[in-house]
Amino acid sequence: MPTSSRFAIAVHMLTLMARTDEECIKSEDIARSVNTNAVVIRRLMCALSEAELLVSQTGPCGGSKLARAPQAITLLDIYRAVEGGSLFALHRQKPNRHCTVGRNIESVLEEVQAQMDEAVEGVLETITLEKVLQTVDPKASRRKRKTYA
Amino acid sequence: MPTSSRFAIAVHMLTLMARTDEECIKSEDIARSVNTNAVVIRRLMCALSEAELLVSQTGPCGGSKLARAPQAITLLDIYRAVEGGSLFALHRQKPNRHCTVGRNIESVLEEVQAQMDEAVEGVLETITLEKVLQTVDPKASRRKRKTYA
DNA sequence: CGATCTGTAACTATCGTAGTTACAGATCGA
DNA sequence: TCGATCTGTAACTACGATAGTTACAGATCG
Repeated sequence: MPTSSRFAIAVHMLTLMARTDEECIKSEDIARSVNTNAVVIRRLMCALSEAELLVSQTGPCGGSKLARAPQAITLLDIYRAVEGGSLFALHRQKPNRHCTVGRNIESVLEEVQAQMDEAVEGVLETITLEKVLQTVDPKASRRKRKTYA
Repeated sequence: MPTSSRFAIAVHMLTLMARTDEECIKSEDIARSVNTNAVVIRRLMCALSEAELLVSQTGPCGGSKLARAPQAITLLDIYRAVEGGSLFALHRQKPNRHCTVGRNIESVLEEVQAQMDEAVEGVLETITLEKVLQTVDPKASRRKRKTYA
């Protein structure tokens, strides 16, 4: 599993958009809240856009907004969009094929990986962006409920 | 979460020891099966020794063996011994405190981390080293059962 | 047409992993 | 007691991933 803060930043970004739906937010503004460079934000915007979690627009009054309601976006959607691989790495060099353990250990570890991934995904798919916003900014969450109702 | 193969190698190491219990295995021999340098193995041996999963001995006829039966060692024990941190990283720079989202997002993400960790640990604690050996080398597993019986 | 955005390339700094050499210290057998 | 054989560990290197930065092309709107 990579040591990246992409997932954390992506959740942060989308939470900002969930708070001010319809209205586009500029990468500069997001960068200020996240406390990083705007290009880092735009790179993640690309990934999140490809996953159809947000839509972007160039030009003046451009920026990004959610592609769908925050109730319909789970943390699993976000995780998959920005964080590729598995939770731990297998051997770098292939183990020794002349050893029984070396020959068979990798497939066992792949099975373990699969079970771990499944467990994590089970957690992430139960948490929606709406729930995150509710915890982070309850007032904005209530305001928004009218919009989508 | 760091992109390390320590967990994979540690499971490999201990599986080798589970196969030939009582008898000590040298770091050189383990390194040959894992296909890496002996020092890498010894570094992990230290961590696994501190976690009381194996015991080492210096000198001729030295090496390492399991500290207890493979039925009594779970993958969670191994994971905790060699893989420190969490499954994803939070923000590097602290988010902007002047923004409501920036101020509150981290505690939400920490809660998510905790839930993910718990889910993964739930999986790992159900898999014993004995079960791994059984899959990797069923013959040795049957042979050993006599020893511990 | 010009201002304002995104999208993206290119470069850099930093860090974690692990591969390597080298050696101190423990231990055993002759 | 000496020498061979292990572990334990320090020190250094190589490599890859992350993300911070500058720069600019291209889209879009007034």
